[in-house]
Amino acid sequence: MIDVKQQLDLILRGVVEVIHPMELEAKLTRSLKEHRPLRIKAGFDPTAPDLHLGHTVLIHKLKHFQDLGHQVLFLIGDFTGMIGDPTGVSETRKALTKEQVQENAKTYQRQIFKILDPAKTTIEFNSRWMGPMTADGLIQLAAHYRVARMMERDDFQKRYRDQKPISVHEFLYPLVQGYDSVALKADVELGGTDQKFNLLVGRELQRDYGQESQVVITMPLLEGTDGVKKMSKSVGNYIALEDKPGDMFGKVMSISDALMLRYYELLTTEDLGSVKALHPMEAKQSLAELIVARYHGAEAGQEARREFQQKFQKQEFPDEPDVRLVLASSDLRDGQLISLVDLLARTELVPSKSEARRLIGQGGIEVDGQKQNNASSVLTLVPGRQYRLKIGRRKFAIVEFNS
RNA sequence: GGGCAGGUACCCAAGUGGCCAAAGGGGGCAGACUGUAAAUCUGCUGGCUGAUGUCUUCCAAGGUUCGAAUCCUUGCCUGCCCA
Repeated sequence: MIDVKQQLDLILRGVVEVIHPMELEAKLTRSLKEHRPLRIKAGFDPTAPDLHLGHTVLIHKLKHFQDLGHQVLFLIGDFTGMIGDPTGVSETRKALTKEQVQENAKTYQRQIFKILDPAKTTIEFNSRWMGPMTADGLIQLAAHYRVARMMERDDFQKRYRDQKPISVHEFLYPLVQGYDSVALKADVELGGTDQKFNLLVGRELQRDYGQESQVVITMPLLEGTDGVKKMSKSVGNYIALEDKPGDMFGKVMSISDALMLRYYELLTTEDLGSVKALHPMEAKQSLAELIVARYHGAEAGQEARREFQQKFQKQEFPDEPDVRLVLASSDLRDGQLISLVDLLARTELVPSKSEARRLIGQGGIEVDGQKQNNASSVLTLVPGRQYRLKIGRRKFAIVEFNS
């Protein structure tokens, strides 16, 4: 293990806030002296097994701790999952079955171990201690916190002010999350800046339960592809770790330049100065390749870049379209006719035939490079020939007719 | 328990008997412009239909009416005030 100063160097990189730095230093010093790794906790939802780049900001920080020899506690909040989203306007969440949670946990493992070291990671479920807790225990836990304090939490305050519903059980979320720290004897808990309140509850509860309080470290929230809102699955502005290389690359390419710098800052170790010296598009492609390579391998990164250039810079039809459709004469009228609308519907790249008509009317459809403007046109397909459809800006299909 | 105000399309929100598939904004999609950027401008944004058209939608179920998102009844949900 390396000395405290060097450890702090890495630990503090990119963080927003440490509460409190002195305590962190003390814990590190002691851990070094006693050869006892610190217990680093971070909690994750049992639903949404799609980890995205937003999560990786946190996961990389966990990795830093791991690299310094500490123990990571990857907590899956299967119990808290029944309560609902900790932030934002929440809706009551339906409880998942044990099997579903196990399934999601497996997905997590598959995804996080692209970054974390399995040997230094413990996966925990808070149902382990919350499940057996009796009503007595829960009442005692709830007695540790006051309503006025609870209402200090940003979103509670806001929802209360806006006359939006707040269910009583939502108050349990911060309490249980805090109690998790007690159960795990966490030395440090990591979270996004929006988690600050919940993380601090952990400190107080640990103190009440006679433990040393955890150090709280908050990480910046990564904006989603829209550049405004926090990246999240529900908003749909995310880039998932398991997105296909091509999609991943494309999503990165369509972010704004300002956001690109932010991604460089939070997701890579590249020097920002030299990034800015590049042509923005060049820089963006490098970023996209870097990210694809991280989760799909170097080869996939290069391939995604090549394909992107082919599709969008050279305006060529891609080698691998999104859909390949083979029609037989039984699919066609009189064995050879099909309306353009029907053809588009068959590719399933348009949500409905109405949408297909709209797209045609708006000039969003090309067949073999020819823009189609007539929504009622009927094509005569020649056997054995391939037809190349471009649907909107980024969807491609090849249709073949075998008589 | 009592009183009041609400529940409208992906989200916010107008509409209070026919002109409503439902204003406006956001989001999304497409076109132009580009670096598949961003910003901007334009168009589109329930399904089916070649099309006149037609079917399903305004919390839910009933009812009134030639006709209901709009009126009535009951139920469910949310917020506020009083107890």
